Amino acid sequence: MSPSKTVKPPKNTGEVGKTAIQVVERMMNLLDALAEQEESSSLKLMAEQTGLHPSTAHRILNDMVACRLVERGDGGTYRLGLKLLELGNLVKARLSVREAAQVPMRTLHKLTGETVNLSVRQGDEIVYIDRAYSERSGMQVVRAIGGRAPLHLTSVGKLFLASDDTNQVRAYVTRTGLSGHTKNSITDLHKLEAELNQVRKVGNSRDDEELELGVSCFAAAILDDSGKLVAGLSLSSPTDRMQADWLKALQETALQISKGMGYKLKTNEFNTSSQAGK
Amino acid sequence: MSPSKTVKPPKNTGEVGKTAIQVVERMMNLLDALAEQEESSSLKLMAEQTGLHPSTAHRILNDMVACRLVERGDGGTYRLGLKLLELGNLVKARLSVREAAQVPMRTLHKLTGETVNLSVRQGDEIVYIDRAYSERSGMQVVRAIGGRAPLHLTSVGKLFLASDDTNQVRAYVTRTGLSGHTKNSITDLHKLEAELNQVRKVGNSRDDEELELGVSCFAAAILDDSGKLVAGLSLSSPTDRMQADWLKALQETALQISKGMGYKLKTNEFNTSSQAGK
DNA sequence: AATCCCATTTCATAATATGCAATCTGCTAT
DNA sequence: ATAGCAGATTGCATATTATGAAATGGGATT
Repeated sequence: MSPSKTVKPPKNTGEVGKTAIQVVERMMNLLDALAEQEESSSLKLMAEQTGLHPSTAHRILNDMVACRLVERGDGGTYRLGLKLLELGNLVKARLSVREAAQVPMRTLHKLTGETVNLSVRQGDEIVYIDRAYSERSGMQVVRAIGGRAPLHLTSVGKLFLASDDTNQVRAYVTRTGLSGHTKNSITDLHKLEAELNQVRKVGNSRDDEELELGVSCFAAAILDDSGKLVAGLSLSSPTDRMQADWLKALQETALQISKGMGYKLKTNEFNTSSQAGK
Repeated sequence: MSPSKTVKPPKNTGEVGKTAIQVVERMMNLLDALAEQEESSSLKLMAEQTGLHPSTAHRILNDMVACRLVERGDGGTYRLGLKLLELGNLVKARLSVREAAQVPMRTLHKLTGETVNLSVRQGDEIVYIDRAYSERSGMQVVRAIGGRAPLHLTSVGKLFLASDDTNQVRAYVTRTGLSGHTKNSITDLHKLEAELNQVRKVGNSRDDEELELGVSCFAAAILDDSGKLVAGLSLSSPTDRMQADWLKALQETALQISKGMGYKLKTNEFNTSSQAGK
């Protein structure tokens, strides 16, 4: 196709990584575009959002419909398909921490009234895999399941960083550049190392409006039978509602979940020799 | 590429529909293969299962990793990725019936001790979108969320068929051929029409070991504010444990959910003029 | 240390997905 | 009712893209 006519804008939202196969990337861009839409959207809109030729978008979407990744709504519109629910549930079932955490998380939520999050590390980010919160009532800190955040800006992320050794932490800093989100964010290696030492000492961590202004978090580690850090439990709340004595309850809940994972308490500290998914 | 060398076996598991774009179909076959694996599996295994050249499988999988549809486990193995959890959750959030049904379903489950399923129609099948059941204890009838079954072999499916008119039902029979699963399955148009008339009369339906031997179900309709049939609530149990008086509780629960969806009861019958997704 | 097995990368090639343009479909306005 | 329009769909020639074979690299196991 003549590259002379119109130069296509890359239109890469940054959501998907660089792929070798063009179609895979285009598919994902379509899925992401659908994910952003509240309602189901038309072909024209999809083509615009992704920068694809309508014809191309149509063919790819149609194929995804055949695979049930996408389904058609009224008036020939597209929306995410039930196959995603199916596959998502398989992923969910794999996360054994989730099961062990379910009930204790709910209990902790009832005690505090604030949102309780369960997250794991993936590369240089933490991923929220489950939560306990109330549908009703006023202000709530809610993170999307599957959502991500940088390690150094979150309470759970700090737990994972604290389980790395000095070299690994420095490598993380080099890779990511420690970008900040708020004025409280830690963007300096020395400050981060001091913070991590503190975390190692007390066995828990906090986020003092470092990811989002007005939101504070506590976090405690969840360890498996081999003492490896597998997940973090965090309590998120508007700063002015946060109560210091919740920390104790949080730690007890995390310990309870760890026990449910087969963890036998010998030492109060968590093992520092866990290699995170590279 | 010379089509003379070796004739590639189609290796289509029948899971994915015919697609115009080769890569999309191959991607889905890989995802399905991963979904079937209990553990995360190696490249070699994936290539074998899908009939793809290892090189090709590698490239596609790698791209899916970049998009987080797939992730890498220990030893360079592949498994379903957390992006699926994220997208699956978006789909889940869209199903407003689910929210309205959550609490009532759990209550009904506690009363009966048996599995309660929530399902919707999609084409010629019903899809399970949520459930309430106990983790513990003996025999349980459990269907996978996102799993499907033919309309005429399930209690909820019969509700949906009963909301179609005679012509639509006949078209369904022509399309699907009314294949049976057990000796109790209804595979005859006249029997089906008689059954559907009965359903329309009493306002609920049952499955008498028609999908799976030893398993019986009751179902009741969930209607939205416009009186349209949007979902079905079913109670599944081993036949010898099934109790007739649960039907009343099931119907009350379904009505309660319908009210939660904005349904105002005027007539006890459900609207027969709903067009199902074509 | 040597071998084996599998994952990964390279590269020429042919099959594949693409964009254009034409057709079709459903809806609005006259 | 009918014309007109906007968007969805399909056919087709073409260039681009994904492909498989083979070579390379990496990690275990003997």
